[in-house]
Amino acid sequence: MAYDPDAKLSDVLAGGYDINNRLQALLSRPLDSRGQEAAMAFSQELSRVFLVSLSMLNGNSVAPEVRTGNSSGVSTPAKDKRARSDNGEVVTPTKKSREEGLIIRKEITPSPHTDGYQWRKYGQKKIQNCNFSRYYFKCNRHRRCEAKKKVQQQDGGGPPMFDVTYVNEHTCDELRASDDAAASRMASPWTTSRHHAGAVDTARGGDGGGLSGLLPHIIAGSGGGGSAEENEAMVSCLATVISGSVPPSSSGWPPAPEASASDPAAFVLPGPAARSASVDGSVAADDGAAAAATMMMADDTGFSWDPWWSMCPGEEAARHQLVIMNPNHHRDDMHMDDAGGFADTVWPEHTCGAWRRA
DNA sequence: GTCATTTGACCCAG
DNA sequence: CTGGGTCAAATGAC
Repeated sequence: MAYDPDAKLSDVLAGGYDINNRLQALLSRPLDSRGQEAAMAFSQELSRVFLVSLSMLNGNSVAPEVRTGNSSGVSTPAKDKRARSDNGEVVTPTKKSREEGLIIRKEITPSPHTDGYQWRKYGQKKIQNCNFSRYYFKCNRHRRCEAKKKVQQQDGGGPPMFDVTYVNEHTCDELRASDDAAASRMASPWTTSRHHAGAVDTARGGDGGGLSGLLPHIIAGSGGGGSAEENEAMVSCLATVISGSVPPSSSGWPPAPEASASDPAAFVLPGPAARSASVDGSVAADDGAAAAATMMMADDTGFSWDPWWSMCPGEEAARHQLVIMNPNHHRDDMHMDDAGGFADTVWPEHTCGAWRRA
């Protein structure tokens, strides 16, 4: 869906209203897989409408760039290697960036995790004049893939938005293809190597599977990102926002508590299991005053929940997204935000399995 | 034992 | 010298 830069805000919102109506019609009946994909496409269009509207309200005539096109989340880097600014403008790479790697693009997104790739966090640093730490990630789909991204939560009120900077192109697909070819030469076709099993497994989250091929037929310009489970969760979430009610939790997914938070580090890898902390209270119990440093919301679980995801009660209830601000953990250099705490996050399990740290 | 995350330290450009 | 980016040992979960 292309937006005319001269369009009025009312036109954009009217378009969003129309999309919402179509989505409601879609959600009024049981969804098969195609219906879910269509609903996902609608939800993404709604996200775009929101971002465009916000941009227009802020006086920008150019819509912020959001995830579009292919399901990988990276906008055809091979065709256009110029980096773009937060508003989609072309960015001239700095000398350092030219030497260290090519900035593929920058974007602003409310969901820095859903770009279709699997990322391993390798650094976190407090940035001057920013309320939030910057997070550094490397692609985890292949140990030799050089793609990286930086995630920086924007200051200011309202729903958290994240500046995401992608550096270097993904080579994981090629690397995995070549590795698979090598593996197939080594093993009989009747054996399933761990590597291959991992590749199959991650393909769901890797590029959304067949979704990328289907979506263009649903809405031109819309793309699917993330796994089918993520898509379903987003549809559920969106339905909740639209209807103002909590959808039934019997959708069958996700099956287990897992992570997320406004902390972008907690967004990276959707998966079945939590890692570093649990919802049994072990982390929260470490600091009774944990929530004091940041605006949090409490629910009947006894935990404080990030307000951004409180917009999405259905998904929140299902996924048990958790962030705990702990002001007792102090560092001089890194990992402290200005609120006086840092986020202890629950991290989901990596699903790839086949590829470990570089 | 393995592996992902955390985090103190280091490197380097400006 | 400062700040951003990265490395790698330590840590903890599984």
